Amino acid sequence: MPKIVDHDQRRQEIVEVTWRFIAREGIDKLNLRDLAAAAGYSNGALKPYFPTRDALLEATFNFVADATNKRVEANAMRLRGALAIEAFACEVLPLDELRINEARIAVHFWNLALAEPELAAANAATMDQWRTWLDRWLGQELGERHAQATFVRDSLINFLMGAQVSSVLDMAANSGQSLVDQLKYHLQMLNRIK
Amino acid sequence: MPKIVDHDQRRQEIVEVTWRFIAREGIDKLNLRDLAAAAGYSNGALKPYFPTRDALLEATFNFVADATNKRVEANAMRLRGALAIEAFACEVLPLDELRINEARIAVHFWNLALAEPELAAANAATMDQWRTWLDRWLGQELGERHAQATFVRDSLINFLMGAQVSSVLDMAANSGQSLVDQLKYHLQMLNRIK
DNA sequence: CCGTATTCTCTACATTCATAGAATAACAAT
DNA sequence: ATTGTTATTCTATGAATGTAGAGAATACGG
Repeated sequence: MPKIVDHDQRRQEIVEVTWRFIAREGIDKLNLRDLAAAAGYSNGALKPYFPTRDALLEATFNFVADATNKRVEANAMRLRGALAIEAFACEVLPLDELRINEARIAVHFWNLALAEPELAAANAATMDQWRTWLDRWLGQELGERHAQATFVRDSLINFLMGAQVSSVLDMAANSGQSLVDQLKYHLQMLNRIK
Repeated sequence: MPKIVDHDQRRQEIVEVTWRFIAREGIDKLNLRDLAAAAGYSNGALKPYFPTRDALLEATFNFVADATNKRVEANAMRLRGALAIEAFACEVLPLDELRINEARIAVHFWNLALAEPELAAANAATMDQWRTWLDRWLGQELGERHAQATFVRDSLINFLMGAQVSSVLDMAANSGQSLVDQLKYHLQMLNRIK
């Protein structure tokens, strides 16, 4: 009997190599030959695991989104109110090398999503998730049905998305410390509208 | 003597066709043949005006940035304080078809800038401009050297950038009205920290 | 040590596309 | 009209790259 490979695990490995590659080089530089080489294989070896380039990209984006979500679930779900919001935002904000790379991938992803409705839908689903979480935590903090809860929620999300972009494009002007300060300002404003 | 073409004007025309093309189809779909056709020319005709595809893209991005800047200068520069900030933000926020298209281009641009330091530098220069403007207006509104002016400024910029992304990727959840409400919330917070 | 199922390598093919450059057309001045 | 210069078209070339698939390599049960 032949060499046996755990296909799911192999797929996982490939996806991890892919996301690192994209974070480092960008999607435009990603071709299947170089990627296979980076994963330690040769030209056609990835095809059995991902039939097309697009399938691989989609899996990679899902992987990154999942990683963020899992961190949120691990660190924010057990908290309430403003503390939960802070923990959530800290998992999303690009404060360390890992999350900066995730932000880079996110920007690439948004660009692709402009042309592919399926990717845009995947993104919209994540945003829905975020809104649901924030609604709960803002409800705990401000009381249910606070008049401004919706604006606060959406502007916080927009702030987080903008931070992903600016931290990656204009790193000098957007240190982690600066982002944390901005987040604190947002949270402080929460107290003022209570 | 031969047919005379105003090269600058021709370049301008080409850039305008290009930005409309990108807004409609996305950068990935943009190839020089189709673009030339859209501009009413045939295959190689654009080369004398823009030697390479990249040169054309760069000119197009500069054109869009200039357009926004000019609107800001026309509408916000004669105002002061919070009113100026509001006018500025309204020129940047994707509130109508034109600005939604500009947001689309911005997302494409950010994606490219991840791989090309020159484009990132161009973006950083615009962000510097924005910061300078906001510093002035925030100074007028909050008084010079207000302790939180920096956070407010940067978080406002991040909000504006995030709004560009979310309005284009998740249009259903980010109507113009919603964005205006979020902006008003930001401005209202300005009053509270005075 | 052999046979077989699976994995992987490697070459090849098809397509897309930017770019070059020769050929042609358009035009103004003489 | 003729001519010379510029503008534009059109075909060709070469590079990059996704994808396919034959065959080699591999690992494992007998």
